[in-house]
Amino acid sequence: MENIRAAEPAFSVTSCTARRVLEIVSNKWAVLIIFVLEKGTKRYGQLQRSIADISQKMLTQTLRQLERDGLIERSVLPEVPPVVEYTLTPMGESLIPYLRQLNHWLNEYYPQIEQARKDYDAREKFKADKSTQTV
Amino acid sequence: MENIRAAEPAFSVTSCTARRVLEIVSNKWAVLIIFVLEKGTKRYGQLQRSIADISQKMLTQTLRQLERDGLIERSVLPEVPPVVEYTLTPMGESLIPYLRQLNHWLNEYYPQIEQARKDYDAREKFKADKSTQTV
DNA sequence: CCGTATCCATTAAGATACTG
DNA sequence: CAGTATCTTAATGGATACGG
Repeated sequence: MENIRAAEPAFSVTSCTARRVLEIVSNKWAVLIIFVLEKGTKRYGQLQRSIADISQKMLTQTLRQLERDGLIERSVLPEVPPVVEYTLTPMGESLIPYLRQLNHWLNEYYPQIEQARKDYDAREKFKADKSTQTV
Repeated sequence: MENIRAAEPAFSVTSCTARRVLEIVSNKWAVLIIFVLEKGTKRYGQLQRSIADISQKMLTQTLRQLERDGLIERSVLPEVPPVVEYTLTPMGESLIPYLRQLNHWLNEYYPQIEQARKDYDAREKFKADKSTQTV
């Protein structure tokens, strides 16, 4: 009853750690926040202005999540009005090179990807035109 | 009127290429499919079985997307019943090392992340308990 | 200043049934 | 076999109002 997962096909990636890649990285806002915090400790308001189109809700939600995962540290300074600062933990910092490298890849290949998209769309349009042509 | 984006604060990451990281990598299924195709050309059904809990809809949708981006190639063999094969393009293959490295990072730090989560939840629970305690 | 809570619109995803 | 079409449900995100 407990090891149902063992019944999966040998070829499966279900239990594979690949899935873990996504838990953190697949969050759009999380990556952006990490990139901003790379430049140093930031306050809540600074983060909000840095990531222009993030809503308060998503900012708070993502910050909590990153804090929970131990990637950032949240410190409340005993002042009035309150000052809250966010900093990357060593673990958070250690992730940055990998994100940077991914980013490099994307910058390098982005033109090629855009071209591939154009080509694909042109082919699809051509097919669509041909199929309605005979009607 | 056109360069509204120029009015953004200098610190903003809005127009930053960081955002591109996410277009491809933030797709859970896309990454899994790429990892499966790394092992070689696969047919539609093989992919479906490999990624046990993917729905037909998501599989097809993600395959189309990856094909459109030029990361995989789709070839239909002229047979009955139809045989459709998917292969990584050179561009798709070139992405793998970066995904692998991210994966290594995650495997290395996953225990630490889980511990951080436990600690965080324990702290939160403690706070919650204290706040209801006085009632 | 730094949030939380609530409501609402949009989108993503899953289940199911059917086709060339 | 390899999909498409449709329907329903779940998740995401934004706007607004209020609280410590």
